[in-house]
Amino acid sequence: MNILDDLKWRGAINQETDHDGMYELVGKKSVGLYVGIDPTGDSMHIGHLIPFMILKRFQLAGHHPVILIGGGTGSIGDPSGKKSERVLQTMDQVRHNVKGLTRQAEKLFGQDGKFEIVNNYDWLSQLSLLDFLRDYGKLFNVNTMLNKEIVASRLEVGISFTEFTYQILQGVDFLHLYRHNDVQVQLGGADQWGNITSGIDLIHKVEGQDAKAYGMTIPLMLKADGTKFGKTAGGAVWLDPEKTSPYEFYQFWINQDDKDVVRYLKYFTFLSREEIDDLAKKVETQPEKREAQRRLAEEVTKFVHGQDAVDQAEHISKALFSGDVSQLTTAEIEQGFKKMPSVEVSSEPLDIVQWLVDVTKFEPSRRQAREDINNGAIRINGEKVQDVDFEIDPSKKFDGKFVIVRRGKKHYFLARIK
RNA sequence: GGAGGGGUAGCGAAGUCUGGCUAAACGCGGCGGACUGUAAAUCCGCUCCUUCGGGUUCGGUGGUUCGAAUCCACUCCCCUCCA
Repeated sequence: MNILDDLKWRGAINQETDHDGMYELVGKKSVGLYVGIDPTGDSMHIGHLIPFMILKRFQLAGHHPVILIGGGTGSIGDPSGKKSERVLQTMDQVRHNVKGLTRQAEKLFGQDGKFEIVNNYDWLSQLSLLDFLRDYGKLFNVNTMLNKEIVASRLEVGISFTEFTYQILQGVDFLHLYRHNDVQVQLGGADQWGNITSGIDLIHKVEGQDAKAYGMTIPLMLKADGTKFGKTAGGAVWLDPEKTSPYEFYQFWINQDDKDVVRYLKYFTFLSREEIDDLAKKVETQPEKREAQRRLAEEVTKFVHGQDAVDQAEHISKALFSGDVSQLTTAEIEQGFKKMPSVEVSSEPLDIVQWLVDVTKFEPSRRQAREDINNGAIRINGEKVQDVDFEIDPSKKFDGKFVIVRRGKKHYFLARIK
């Protein structure tokens, strides 16, 4: 099967510059493809995963991916999807971010064959202003540039010359990779269409109309309720385990809505069509089992963090949602409670109300603390406590290192013992 | 500068004329519980503090009164209109 057929089935294709041309090309030989990301942060989040999943599929199909990290363009700022001019980052910041992103990209693409990571700073920084204007500026028509949606939408509020020029730089990137890295296809998010076509136009002008260069964009990912994908109450879901622990990452996926989960399975996993159809059927017939969500969480967590992380996330999930936290290891507690409120307290045994209100501040007032205890809402280290005079002795569990408080079904608090 | 309207609990909003029955209706949000699929919807309870005696609240200060969110004076802030 041609990979484009598979991608179509997975709902991964938005626009293509030349469907038939690309179909033929990827069907008959191994092709170089690239996706660019700008180093606006030192870690990718799951939004970045969207084009990378596609790139990865090409890699698995025997093509070779090139990941372009925009150390050069990132110092300029892509106007796409932005309502106003960006604040420039310092070069130090850009370098720091490039390093972080490179490490992550290596992890995702490292195991399955040929791939490259390039930084456009390497060639863009060598370009003198006069070379730039003579070699490339001449080939870009300002009228065409103004008509690109990303620029047109900014004309009212204003756009600097710097950001206006961005599309030329991205075009130069594509040409550079076409010439030096054997790249013929650029992939990107739906907002990258204008930048991608800039590159193809440039290649055609420089290399001739017959030059085989193609572009493809990926649909904007939205949730079934129309809101943005990938945002949680705690902000973005990062690939960096320090920013979003593998447990939280796993939880993000397992919590997806029935209405979205099949779409995500197609998109974010490498499961076969048969397996996905089967899971889709289960969403219909046995939604309460949430097998699809479980599988999604497992697959994506495995892809990003590895099988060990999946096992740990599952173990932590089981403990936290059953309420039986007693067999968690210290490391698992650290991970599972990363985003939960925590405080450092002394090891002194104390009555529960005082401890919850005065020492840990987990409860705002004695009144509230008593109410919750009487309602049976409070668990200490997994055990329900309904006695208002209960004494908390931190030395009893977890080697005296932690006291885990749970209020209601899913509010956990962690007290670290000094 | 002139004329009006307003500031009440996390938010919105009643209560003010006709002072006490008002720790202050109601809605939202938040929290707990039931149900459930770590879902949605629904239902129930709680939602100023408390040593459970009581204490402190209605922009601020002072006053009238046995008693003030409610009446009076001054003051600060916000909004609308006119100049």
